[in-house]
Amino acid sequence: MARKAAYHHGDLRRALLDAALAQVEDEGVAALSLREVARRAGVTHQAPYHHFADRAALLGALAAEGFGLLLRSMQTAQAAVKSGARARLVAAGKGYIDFALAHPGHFRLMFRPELHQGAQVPEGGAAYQVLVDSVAAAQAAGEAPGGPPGALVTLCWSVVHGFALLWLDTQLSTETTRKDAQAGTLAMLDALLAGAAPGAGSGTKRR
Amino acid sequence: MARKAAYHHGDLRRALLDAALAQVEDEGVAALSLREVARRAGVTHQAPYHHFADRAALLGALAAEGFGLLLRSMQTAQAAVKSGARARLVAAGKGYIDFALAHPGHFRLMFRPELHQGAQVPEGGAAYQVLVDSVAAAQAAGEAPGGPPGALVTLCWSVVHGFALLWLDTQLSTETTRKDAQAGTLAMLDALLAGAAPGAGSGTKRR
DNA sequence: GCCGCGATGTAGACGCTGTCAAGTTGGACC
DNA sequence: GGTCCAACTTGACAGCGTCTACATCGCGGC
Repeated sequence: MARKAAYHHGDLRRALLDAALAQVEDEGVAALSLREVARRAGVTHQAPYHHFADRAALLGALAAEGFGLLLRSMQTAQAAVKSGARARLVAAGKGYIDFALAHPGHFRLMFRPELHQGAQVPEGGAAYQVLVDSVAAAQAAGEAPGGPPGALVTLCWSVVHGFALLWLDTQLSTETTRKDAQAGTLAMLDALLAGAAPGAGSGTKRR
Repeated sequence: MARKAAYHHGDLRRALLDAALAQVEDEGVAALSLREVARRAGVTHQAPYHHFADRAALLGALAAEGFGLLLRSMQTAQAAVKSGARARLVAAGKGYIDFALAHPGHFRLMFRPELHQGAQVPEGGAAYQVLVDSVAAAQAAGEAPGGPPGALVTLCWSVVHGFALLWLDTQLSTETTRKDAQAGTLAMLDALLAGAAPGAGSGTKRR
């Protein structure tokens, strides 16, 4: 509920977050300064300190919102899939990568804990839980290999997280288009999970 | 060749790189300032500018050295394995993760291109080539699944890159020890590659 | 042998940053 | 209508990267 603000400015906290996010997305988090954010919001350089303890607190709030968006992106991608348990797992990964590539600055910020000293984010846990549940469901359905679920969760997370950052931070880009690379990687992951699954299970897509 | 320096200071360029690396490792790259580096090296705040055009150039040189170390770590890990082609591929991944977890600040810096504007690094290409060759060898030996080699390369790279960064940047750490998590993830990767391989191939380790 | 000159390092300044301290404004409530 | 406190402003400080100008060291040509 909150119902704060609407004093002088209207909702400065929101305006600051929006301005900061815009700056993070087009200049990168390293180039973000509180004074520039304040300037964009049309207030003095000290006004932000009435809403955020310091720079890290603002970035922490931004990161928290990011995890909410990440969770929704994963859920949206999963909702588009009805078929199998493994397909839903792969779809969650697609949602993860979609978000990361659509909001590079935001995504990178979220995984830079030194910038927002340990801002705890429940949505982060929720997004992780989506992954854990999807892996468990795929294993239960015999559509993914057995073995320790934790290791499989970590591997799937590593694949999508690593792919997103490699695409954003390296010259990987030169090879193909983004959509092709993403689809190719996810199809390979699907095939590996299918191939090593206890049940037979044909790969969902094979060309 | 080279044989520069040894004028006033001895080898200030080397000293600056060492000081910067030390600071990156214990404070993080965000906390690195040229002035502090100069202070550690015992020179004035302007001296570094005779060896590096600006902050980005120093970080670029540091990143370049990092890729050399990464390459060596991968080669060392591979050299310890004689057996199969897939085992050598997994070993390269182990070397990758080993380096990342042993030198977190250095590793993160290497994959933050906005900090060292496009400093081109041949060692980076060489490390990538090790991966490409290992994947090709494993496929040729029938110890890894077929399909487009590019997709498999990207997936393997994503796994180790993603794992390293997740381990460093999230609270993943709470679950198990580093060695266990790393070994578990690599074993799972090995099993997936084995399970989906055209040839039979039993997983190297299964418990 | 010495001398000039470029490579190396110093000194000071500028505008930028994050943050601390103190003053001002204006809506909400009694 | 008066009071209070959150929201915001103003001003200051140290530290940062980088620019310009100056000092010093030692090698190569005469």
